[in-house]
Amino acid sequence: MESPPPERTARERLLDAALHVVAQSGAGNLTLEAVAEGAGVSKGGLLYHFKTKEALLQGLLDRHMRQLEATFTRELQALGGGPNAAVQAYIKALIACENLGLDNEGSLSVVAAVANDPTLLRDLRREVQRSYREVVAAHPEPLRAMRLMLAAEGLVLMDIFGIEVLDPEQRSAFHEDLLAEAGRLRER
Amino acid sequence: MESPPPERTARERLLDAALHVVAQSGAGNLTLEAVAEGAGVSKGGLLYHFKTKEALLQGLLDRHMRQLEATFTRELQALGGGPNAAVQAYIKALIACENLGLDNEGSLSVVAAVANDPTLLRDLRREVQRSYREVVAAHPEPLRAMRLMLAAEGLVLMDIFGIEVLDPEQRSAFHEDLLAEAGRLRER
DNA sequence: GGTACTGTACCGTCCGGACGGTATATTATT
DNA sequence: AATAATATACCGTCCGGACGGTACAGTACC
Repeated sequence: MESPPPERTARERLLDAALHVVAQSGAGNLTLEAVAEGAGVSKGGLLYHFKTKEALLQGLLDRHMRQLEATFTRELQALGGGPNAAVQAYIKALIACENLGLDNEGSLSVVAAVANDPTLLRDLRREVQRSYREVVAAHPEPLRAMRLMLAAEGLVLMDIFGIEVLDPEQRSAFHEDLLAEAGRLRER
Repeated sequence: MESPPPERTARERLLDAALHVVAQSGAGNLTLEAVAEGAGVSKGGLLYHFKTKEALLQGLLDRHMRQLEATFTRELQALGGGPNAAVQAYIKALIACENLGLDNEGSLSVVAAVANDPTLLRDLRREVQRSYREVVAAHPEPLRAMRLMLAAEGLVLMDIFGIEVLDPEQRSAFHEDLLAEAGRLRER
């Protein structure tokens, strides 16, 4: 009796709107009113879904972490496992997360959080460190593997700051190169 | 009656204090009062040096850019020039900038700016893009060179978010590795 | 006495969040 | 089946506090 996929939940729309505001006005100017308006909801409506501003930011981070995690495991499974596959999956997850929305949806959450309350990042920190340890420490060429992962990370983060060191074609070439290089690492 | 070098100017102390606040409370909670107090100065004193908050942020960015630029040219000169030397100098500049103060002085400026008013980054963007183009586009192995530079950048930016994927010894090993790798690139 | 700088007192605005109200949907009771 | 009770989703208003910025009265050295 309802079209399940086309109908985004208000909660989801609010998170999108929040990221939009951050991208447009800066993470420090993230206000509840702006978010509410962007989602076509009143301020009271917003506060129904997220009791406090902190809860909104936490929601942003949670969604980001879930997406990252999901993409990673999906890609890893698709690649069949192995040390190099893990590196590739991690890179793919980063890239995918970045291209989800118009304005670099994923990692903007991190900026929003760090701007308003750095302590919110505790969970994310733990998670990311765990990922790195799992992927890198188990790899026979840890330094080279980490180099590739950090390069992908660097590109994403530069994007967040609007610093485009590569135009679109160069970007995808670079991505391909990263993935190919990850495939060429010594596996044992 | 004054020791010339140990006496930092009030202006300088204010910029330091601003970064300290950002590191501690998040870029969004950067207030003039907090900065003034951190620098041991009254609010009026701060506003004498920086007419507006935007001016303060601009000051932060300017100093960061100057430091980056200075370290880069210094290192480049020390290394004697050449495509690989440029890559190495860039990486060294990034690392040096990061280790200037206790809390990752350099790149925190960027976060502070992007949080309060993203348009402030225009100059920085131009500068960074120019650097990349100069260093990378002129290099016979552009993709690999960029990979190394972005890896360094990624590590720095992760640090800003407090995500430490490497403990101190591993870090310096990683830095050494990056620089060594940059030295091994094909030069023509 | 001028220049460089400090300290205080204050104003207008904006924001987070609390609160009470409303309308619809779901469930329970009889 | 009708009614009552409860839950869900949202709206509009208001307030206290914080923040950026202004004004001005110093102070200290040259």
